[in-house]
Amino acid sequence: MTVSRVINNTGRISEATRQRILAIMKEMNYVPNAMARSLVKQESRLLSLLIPDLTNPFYTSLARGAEDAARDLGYRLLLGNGDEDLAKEKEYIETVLSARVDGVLLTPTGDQSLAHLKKLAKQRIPFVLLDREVPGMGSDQILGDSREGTRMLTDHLVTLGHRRIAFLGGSRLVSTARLRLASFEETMAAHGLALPEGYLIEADYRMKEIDRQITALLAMPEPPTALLAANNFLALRAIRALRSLGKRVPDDLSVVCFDELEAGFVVDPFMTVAAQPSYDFGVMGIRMLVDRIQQKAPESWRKVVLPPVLHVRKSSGPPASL
Amino acid sequence: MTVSRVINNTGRISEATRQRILAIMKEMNYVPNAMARSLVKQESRLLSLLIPDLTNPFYTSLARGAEDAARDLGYRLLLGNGDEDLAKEKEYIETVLSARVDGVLLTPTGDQSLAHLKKLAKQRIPFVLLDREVPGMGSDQILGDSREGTRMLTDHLVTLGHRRIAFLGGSRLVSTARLRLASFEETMAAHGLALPEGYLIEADYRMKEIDRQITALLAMPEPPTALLAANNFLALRAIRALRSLGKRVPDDLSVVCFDELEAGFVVDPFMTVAAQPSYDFGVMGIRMLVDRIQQKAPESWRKVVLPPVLHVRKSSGPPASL
DNA sequence: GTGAAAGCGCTAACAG
DNA sequence: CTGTTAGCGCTTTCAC
Repeated sequence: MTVSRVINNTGRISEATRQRILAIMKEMNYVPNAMARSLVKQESRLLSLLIPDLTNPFYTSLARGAEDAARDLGYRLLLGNGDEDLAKEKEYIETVLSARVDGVLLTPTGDQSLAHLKKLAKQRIPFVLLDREVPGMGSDQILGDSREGTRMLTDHLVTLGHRRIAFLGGSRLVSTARLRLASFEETMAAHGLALPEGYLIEADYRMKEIDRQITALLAMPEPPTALLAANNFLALRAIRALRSLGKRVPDDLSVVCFDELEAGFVVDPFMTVAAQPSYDFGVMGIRMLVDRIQQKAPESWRKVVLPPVLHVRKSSGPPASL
Repeated sequence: MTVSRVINNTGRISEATRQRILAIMKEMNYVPNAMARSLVKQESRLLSLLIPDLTNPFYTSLARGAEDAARDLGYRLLLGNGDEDLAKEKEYIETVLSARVDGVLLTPTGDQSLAHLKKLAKQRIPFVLLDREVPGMGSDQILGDSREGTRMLTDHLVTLGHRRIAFLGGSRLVSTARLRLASFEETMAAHGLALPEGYLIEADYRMKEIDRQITALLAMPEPPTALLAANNFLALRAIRALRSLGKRVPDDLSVVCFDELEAGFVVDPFMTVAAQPSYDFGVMGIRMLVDRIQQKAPESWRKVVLPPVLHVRKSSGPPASL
């Protein structure tokens, strides 16, 4: 049909027929069928963003960045929520695969996401990894600086006078959790500070054990005066546990963490954090992805590292003994 | 192809060929093309959820409910963020129209969304309205109880001893904002309490004016001792404004609001609220939508009203004069 | 400038 | 039980 030509503004059409077609389209409420078009063009102009937790402000802010960037570049964005659940992630990957999206932006659940990513790679769907790396999988990525952020937080506590600092980490199956733990150990060593047995906690998947772990920590002969949590929700759970044990933050124990918490929708932000530029994660991720799709990217994988910023707030103070 | 039959598990196939096909599929990493299938089946098994603010916990919680319900019913869910922006909403509606989703779940930006909804109706795409009504548009809907919630909050303040209560409302182009204002006026009247000129504030679209409006409120000869905000972010902005004016909450002024705030990711929830069952909004919305799609619903529109729950916390207390 | 023919990957309906 | 034909709504490609 000539109709197609007017819709796509392509080829030569006389203004007369052009107007006539436009009029008829309006009259019959014509809406082009994107699926039929994608089928023949072999491109959908559809991108997919998979985040691991829709309720975590870090990821919603990231999603807004991705959305804005996608719109700017003329792509639509499908949002998906993996829920930190490998099975849901798998399901979602299968969905986007059969939906024939042009590219995928995702924060993988963890190292075990490797299998899912391989599927994407095998179907030649371009993807960009956000925030977390997956060993064994080359790809474009946007990462935070876990080493630097952890160092900032640790230094902050040391500067306040803390010497006994414990670490509450996430699963070792997640790259950021590993890096933050390693950096914490390094930084403590650089300050000549000891890391007693029991100061290094690895939270289990659903954080079920945290209350017990915190209780054990405080029952030590030399309990810590500060706690560094590897992410925002971990810190939150820790503080709840501390409160239920009658401990006050920061009076009895300082708590600091990675990732912003509360700043957007709270009267009075409480937590001292190493904040990451979450919105930019989304924007840059989409740009990198679209570059790759449109083959404007170099052959080799690209990697961008976004630095964190320390926000000192009320959850950290000098140790009680000072 | 016989292939189609094994994929869809339909018709009679010998186990031998069945296995052979499965093997070949695996070998060549076959992934069915959902678009091609939708094209012929005239259904996509795709639902779309449009929320007005991705960063508002009310809507993210709602989205999780919708997601879970959609998965249960065998549908995929595309998330969209309208950003309280009529233009983005329009864009999104066009997108889902051309993507040929089977149904749409949405919280309209406001009364002006009517035009967008009419487009959906004209294309015979079933949709369910969440949280906000749109005058002139019949449809299935899941609503909160704005009257009851406002009454609860007002009664709470009156019981604490407040007599001078101001109201910070949202745009009158949004049904919930209108209802909450009306219910506030009614309830105050029922208590025999006066509503001086200036006690009723309508926040503008982007809340730019709030600081000035709050300043004016406090400069009145008889300033209020309590403030009822029509939603969570409005309350937040108000409290920020109050703080910058050196006022303390609840010591100098009590503040309460509609919608949950902070409870999920904060150490110590502060705000007294009339919380709505946001997750259930999503679940019930999807169920209602799927019923409609599968024509299990009655011809007439259905409407479900979900009651709010009062959570008394720290942002409200007796008036200073007591 | 405009129309006709072919085909994207799939499934419905019918043959064999 | 399995293969064939046709067509979903669109965009090529190539005639006119």
